[in-house]
Amino acid sequence: MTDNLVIVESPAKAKTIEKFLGKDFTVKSSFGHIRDLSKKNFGIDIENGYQPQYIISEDKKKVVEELKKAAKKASLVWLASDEDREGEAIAWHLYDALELKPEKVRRIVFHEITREAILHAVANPRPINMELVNAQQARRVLDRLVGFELSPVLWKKVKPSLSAGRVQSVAVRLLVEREREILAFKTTSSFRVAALFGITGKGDEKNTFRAELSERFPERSKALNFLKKCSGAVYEVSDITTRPSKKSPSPPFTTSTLQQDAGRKLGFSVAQTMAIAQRLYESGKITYMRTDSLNLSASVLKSTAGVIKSEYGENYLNTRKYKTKSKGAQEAHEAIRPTDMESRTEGSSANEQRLYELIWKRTLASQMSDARLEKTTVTINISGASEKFIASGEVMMFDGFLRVYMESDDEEQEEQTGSLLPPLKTGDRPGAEKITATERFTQHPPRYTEASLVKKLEELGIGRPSTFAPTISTIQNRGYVEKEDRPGKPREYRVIGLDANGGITEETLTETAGSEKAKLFPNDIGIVVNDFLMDHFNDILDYNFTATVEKDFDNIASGKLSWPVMIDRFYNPFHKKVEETIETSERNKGERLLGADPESGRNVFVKIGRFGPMAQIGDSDTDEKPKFAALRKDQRLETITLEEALELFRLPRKLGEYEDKEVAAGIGRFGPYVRHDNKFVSLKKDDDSPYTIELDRAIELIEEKRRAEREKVIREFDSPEGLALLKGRWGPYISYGGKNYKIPKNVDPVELSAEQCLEIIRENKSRPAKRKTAPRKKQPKK
DNA sequence: CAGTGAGCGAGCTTCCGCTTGACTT
Repeated sequence: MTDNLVIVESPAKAKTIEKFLGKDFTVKSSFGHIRDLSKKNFGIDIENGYQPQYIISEDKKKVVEELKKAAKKASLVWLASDEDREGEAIAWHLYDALELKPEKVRRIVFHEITREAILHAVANPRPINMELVNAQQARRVLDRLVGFELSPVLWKKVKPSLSAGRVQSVAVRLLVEREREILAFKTTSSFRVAALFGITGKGDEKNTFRAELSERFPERSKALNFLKKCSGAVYEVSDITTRPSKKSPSPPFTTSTLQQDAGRKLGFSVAQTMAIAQRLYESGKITYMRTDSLNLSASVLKSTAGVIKSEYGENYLNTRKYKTKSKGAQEAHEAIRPTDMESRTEGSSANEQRLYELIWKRTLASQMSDARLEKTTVTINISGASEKFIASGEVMMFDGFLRVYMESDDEEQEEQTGSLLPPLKTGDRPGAEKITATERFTQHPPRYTEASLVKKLEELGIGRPSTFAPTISTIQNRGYVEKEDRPGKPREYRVIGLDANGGITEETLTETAGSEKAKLFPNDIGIVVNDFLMDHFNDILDYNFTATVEKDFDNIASGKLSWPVMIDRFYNPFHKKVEETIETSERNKGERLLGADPESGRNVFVKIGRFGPMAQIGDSDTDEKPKFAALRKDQRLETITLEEALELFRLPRKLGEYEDKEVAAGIGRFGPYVRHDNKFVSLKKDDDSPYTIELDRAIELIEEKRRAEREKVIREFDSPEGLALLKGRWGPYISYGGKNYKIPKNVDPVELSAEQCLEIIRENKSRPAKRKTAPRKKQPKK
């Protein structure tokens, strides 16, 4: 009898595979990597050929112990981690850390979780590929060296606790450069002319259609001139062309395209998409969600074809194989697809169901026929003018995959394409019922969304499916960038109209322009860090840096290059540059002199202070103490004006006294407030402004808050002092000694005695705080 | 939790890529 232990990376995968392999096989999971570089001394012995110092990660000790035990009992251990660089390294780390005997080990790989694939893998074991493992070690060591040498430079030269790395720093660079492009963008306007034509058909019915002028007019006067020429003109159809066109479906989902489409169609953030996909994966509804592969297994191609044939008919079927084109793809899995195409809906929550449906449709559509269209273009001449009107129509001849799925665009399109045209022939003379020239504006390049940034990174070959979402979170958590909505501003535009009787009208209308939803904006600290890194480490921030080192990793993987040699070539000049920068470069606080304060004549400037971007009046080294004020969230060091900076110093404003204590109004981290007796009351957004609020109104708000505080109290105990039952946002809780404690669900808070409260507090405290990584504090402790 | 903006400088922060977990203040 043989006891076989199979080790895969994911527990959900383990469960599925166990079913295929039968009784002789136990399948366990390593939960990803089990070892990593120690954090002490870089975890790398730089003097000794960059020898890595691996340790078993704290949260993996239990896993490794269990695997060790299981391996001892087994006669054969099958290492079945993914067949890519990281997977090969996991296999080797397992081999090493579990102290397995070579004759007891088999390395197997499969690219899809199907019975055939797994049985085939078991029949074809191979040795661990040490060259591939070495490529991973080089990748790991390089990232550690870059991250752990660069970040401390930032601590010294910009601000403590900042971070830099091969991936995150490029992500920030993309955002900073795009923001500067947008700032530098000069909007211009031009007049777009559209006409509504009418023509009488055979049966005397009146048909109308729209056409657009082939050119735009940069100035109002030219547009007006044109309309005047049109007054009383005759229009004649001079040409009609019809040509066929087709649309093809998108390939099945990878991690990045799923994040993009779920963002556009369902409004999910990339983190949300991944969390929901994870649940679908764990319940066995979809295949693995961190993948860059477009491949679909033979069995799913067959079942998909079956669904298409029975639901839509044979002519909707077009079985296709897709090839990955993204740089650095490693194809360890399939594309993201339903495990069972026969199942139309799955998921235990509304969001899971919506995401599942999206995946199902995309998978199905990828195997369907092209949509066939017929595009008609009609050219209309104008008597007395050389410009031409163009009307275009689109007729769907065969809907094909569009029956189930259409990928959305990032840019919201302004004009609706292809409508239906009435029957027309050359020589027809339609009448113009109305012609309008509308002022339109050029648009700055779009800001990135989370998903479009992921798309860009993937195009550059930077980052992996497993890190896209975490990277997006990291750059936000570090304060480099922020996801925000911006309301947009009213903008006037002009419309000139010509009616059927030749009358010309002109009006000015208002639209909202520049509104943004869930876009990524770089913050000042992100901009300053980026500028600093670009100044001193532009080679690391180069968009091709990753692609270049990936070539080296490939050469290591194919045995043409030794990994310590590669690292050495990189590290020597890099480390020199780091030391040089520490020694010679100026501190970079993004300081900018705005001008002189008209009241005192002292310098007014902005810079990044200990608590973020701020404005300052007066230099620090003069006798008179400088004055400080924090920048508002929507202000940037780069763009703030002297006037705007001076405005900041009008707060906090003293309003007067109440109960012998001062009342003042200001704007803090959480918005506008009134302060009294060291207590803060938030101002209501639309009703009050800290710049204008009066004492009477402030007292009203203070009293209102006091009333609310009183109503919060369910019961106050006399002893011990400070023990109280309070009502909060999440229901009743116990407050004691400045801390809050949760009340167990099955307890009625009104009945609690002081004794019972203290008992609950003791229980709460005895529970260990299990959080592995403390949440980052925005403010340093006082 | 919001107001600050400095030090004789303790001790800390940080990377990317695999995985899932246990919290509801």
